[in-house]
Amino acid sequence: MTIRVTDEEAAEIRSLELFSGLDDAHFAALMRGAYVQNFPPLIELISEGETSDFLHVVISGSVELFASWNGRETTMATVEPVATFILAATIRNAPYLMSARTLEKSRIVLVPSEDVRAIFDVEPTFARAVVGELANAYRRVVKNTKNLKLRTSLERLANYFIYRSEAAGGVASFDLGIEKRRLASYLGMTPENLSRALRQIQPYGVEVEGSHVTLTNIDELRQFAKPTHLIDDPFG
Amino acid sequence: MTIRVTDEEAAEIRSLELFSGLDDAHFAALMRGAYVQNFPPLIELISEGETSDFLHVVISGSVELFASWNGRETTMATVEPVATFILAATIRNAPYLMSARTLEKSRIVLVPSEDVRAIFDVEPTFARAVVGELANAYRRVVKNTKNLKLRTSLERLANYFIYRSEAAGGVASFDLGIEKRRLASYLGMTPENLSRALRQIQPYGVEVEGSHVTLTNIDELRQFAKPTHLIDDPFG
DNA sequence: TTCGACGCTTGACATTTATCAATTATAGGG
DNA sequence: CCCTATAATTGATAAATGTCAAGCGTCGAA
Repeated sequence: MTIRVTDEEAAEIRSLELFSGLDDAHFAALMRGAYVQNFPPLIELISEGETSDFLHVVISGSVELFASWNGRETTMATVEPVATFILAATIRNAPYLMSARTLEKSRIVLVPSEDVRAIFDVEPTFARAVVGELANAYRRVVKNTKNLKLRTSLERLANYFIYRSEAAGGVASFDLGIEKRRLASYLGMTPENLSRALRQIQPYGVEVEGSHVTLTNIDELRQFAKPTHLIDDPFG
Repeated sequence: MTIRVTDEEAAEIRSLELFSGLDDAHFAALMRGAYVQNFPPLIELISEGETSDFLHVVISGSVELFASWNGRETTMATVEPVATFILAATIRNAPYLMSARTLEKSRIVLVPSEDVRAIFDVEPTFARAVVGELANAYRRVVKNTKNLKLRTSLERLANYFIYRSEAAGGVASFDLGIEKRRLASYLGMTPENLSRALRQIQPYGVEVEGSHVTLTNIDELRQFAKPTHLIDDPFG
């Protein structure tokens, strides 16, 4: 069941930095070939190793990027609206390095990779926007690597909580918004160890009740976590 | 002691995919502002957190990219001639996420970041080349993350040896060409553990004598390492 | 040639992390 | 509202990895 992109959705997509500089004609051309699809939860949208047919844009819901090897699996990232994923594979016309599945009921726009590459070739503004997007994506992964190699799992967890608190506007209390087993995988640990880490971190003023987190002593937590924008700022 | 870029060096730089599509005038403009410098071993060229003043091109020697946090340090990559590094920071005009130091006597070309950004803004061909380069860099880091999260240190070592063997043309014998402690750090382990891993891996037909490696049973090693181009191919 | 610095290796031990098994909580479908 | 599937937790144990200390080897400078 595939349908066309509505004007409202097109406007949302257009608001992305990636597309905002594109002139009307080219943007319309992109949207003409694109279509929207609603997916139920836990549908695998793409599988690593496949070649890139579509650039994906998450309009609502959320999508998990994950990777597998030798029977093991790990969460690489979660994509929230409104954002694109697998841009690099689309541009390079290379096989996906990650798989993607919906986490909840999600609305996804599929833009044919060919169209993206075609406009990329003739429209310098778009090419520059793609550079910005890729440079950001690259820097985010580098930070992730530093996080994994330089910190213990407890330190990663502490910094994750600080990040979440700041991302929500500096609040002391927030909902996880992600299953703990997926958070564990994202942070590079097992669910069992996340459970134990949640207790180990209590002395630093972290209270977890179900999926709700309250930071009662952010100063102490920061002192332990030692966050730095060279690792923990997803932009910058 | 800084000097201008020789014609020969300019030709080498030009042969990089990143610059090959650039027209003569713009390339000449880039080289006019650039200069070459010879560095002794173990000189820190850039430090993470600094803002990006130059795009660096390694002409000879080799450069280690590394990152630090809280007194710990890890090797992120080594750059061999002829290649650029810190392109993403240059383009984004953002602080370096990694530090860089020469590993041996090295010849480095420094291209002012401003010049790179200026040409990037007016020259679509160059913008597209930058996209290709960044997409590659991004995919390489994603593979590295998969390597770290999905494999044990012994598996990473095994795959590293297979990669090195293939990169040298499918040979069974090669020199490490990197200090073991740096290899250990790159692979995400301590030097002590690398020493032990080198013995653990012997049953799979790996003989290490000093810095020389001989693979006597590549089939068996591959069976253990389970390499895949979705992790181990630095391109593709 | 000798000396000293430093990288590498080894052993003993500590810590971190994973695995396995069992139990408890939780959320969605009938 | 209950039932059931599945997530989360907990304890016991194992495996992987790191730390510390000592000794060995190698290479370059005096």
